[in-house]
Amino acid sequence: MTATNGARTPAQDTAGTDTAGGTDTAPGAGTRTAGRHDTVATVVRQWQAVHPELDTGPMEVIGRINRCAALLQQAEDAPLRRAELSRPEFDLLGALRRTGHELTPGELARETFSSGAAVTKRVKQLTERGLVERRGDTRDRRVAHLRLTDAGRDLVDGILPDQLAYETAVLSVLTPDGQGELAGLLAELLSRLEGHMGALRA
Amino acid sequence: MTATNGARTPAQDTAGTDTAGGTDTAPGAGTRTAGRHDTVATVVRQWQAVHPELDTGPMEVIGRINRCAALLQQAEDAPLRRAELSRPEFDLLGALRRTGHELTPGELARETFSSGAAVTKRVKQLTERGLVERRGDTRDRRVAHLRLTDAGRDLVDGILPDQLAYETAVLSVLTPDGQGELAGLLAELLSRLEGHMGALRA
DNA sequence: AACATGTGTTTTACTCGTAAAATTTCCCGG
DNA sequence: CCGGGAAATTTTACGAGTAAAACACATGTT
Repeated sequence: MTATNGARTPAQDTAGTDTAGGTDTAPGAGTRTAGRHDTVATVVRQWQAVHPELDTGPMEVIGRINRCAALLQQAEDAPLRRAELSRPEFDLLGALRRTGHELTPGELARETFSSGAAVTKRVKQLTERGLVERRGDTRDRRVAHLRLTDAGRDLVDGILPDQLAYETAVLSVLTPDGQGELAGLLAELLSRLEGHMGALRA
Repeated sequence: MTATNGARTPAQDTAGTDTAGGTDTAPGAGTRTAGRHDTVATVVRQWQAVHPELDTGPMEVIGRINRCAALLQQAEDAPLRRAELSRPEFDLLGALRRTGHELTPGELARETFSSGAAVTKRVKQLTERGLVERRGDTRDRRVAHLRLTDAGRDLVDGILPDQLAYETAVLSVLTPDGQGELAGLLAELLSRLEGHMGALRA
């Protein structure tokens, strides 16, 4: 995190030339690798200069995750924009496609990690665009069942390969081994976070 | 768009989390680690069932980065909320604190990876709260120089240790070695992304 | 000096997400 | 059968970010 700097949205960076000098050996833990500098390393160095007593180790991980996410999202959005879809919209359609069956708004919210209200709005728009259809439950009239229309399915199926190709291209800056290691470490972090997350409330 | 790494069949590269076959984990002989599954593994499995011909490798990395970022942000926000600060606000204050000198709105926008308009709004609010001060440039009357007030500096310095402690706790689900490896891989990815990013425009 | 052009910042109009309240419907005990 | 909850979803009010236009000022040119 960090408030350090962060990683927010639009990064049309010019990546100024940033002079960075030193090695980015991490505190706390063995760092491996690569001589290159990223913006997070610079930020961490700045913080260390101001507060040398603090362990900035977590920033090296969390700051980078956030920054990567921001940069990647921007990249990922490119293929979607061609279809006039936002990422959250595509996530919604994707959830319907990949599960293969109808979903209720509530399930859709859980599946896409968004609020129910957000789902309501998105479904409304996607329905108007003819990509999603709704059907009321016969037993319980509170719930609705949502499914893709043929057009919706075709749209998802058309976009997905582009999306994956784009992601593949972006990730090709890492070796396949590197990608595998990274995926593995993130899986471990994620699975534990998803498990223990409720426990932390500071 | 070269699929340089395209030949990655989802076999064993993520250390056991992505077994496409059974619904249950088959951790057993993993080289490292935890057989747990994360939500991303489930999603990838669903996609593979629907589109077996696609290489879902990139999802394992990018999906997890995004999901981790989302979870971590939620966690990270906890210490900030106590100070009634949003993450982007803290990023702005942090940028002023860590650079040590005044910044113009434009520099601040670049530093925090946000739009100029967003910076304008945040500065306005933070100024009203007495955390930031502005001063006009004497030479060029278009530009403003922004700096932290004493209260602003104290606030940042008060929050930062909590923030780092919180992050440390969250990351403690990984071993120090794991954290180091992860930081290294992300640094490599990030540095290359930040370098080559401009080149990709699909 | 006057103008065209460019740069730094703010404003405007609009979209999207959220939290909290409202709505509709179900279910259960009495 | 009736009322009190609880559950699923939608509505409302609002905050925050964005893109594009508007401003304000500076600078180079002729």
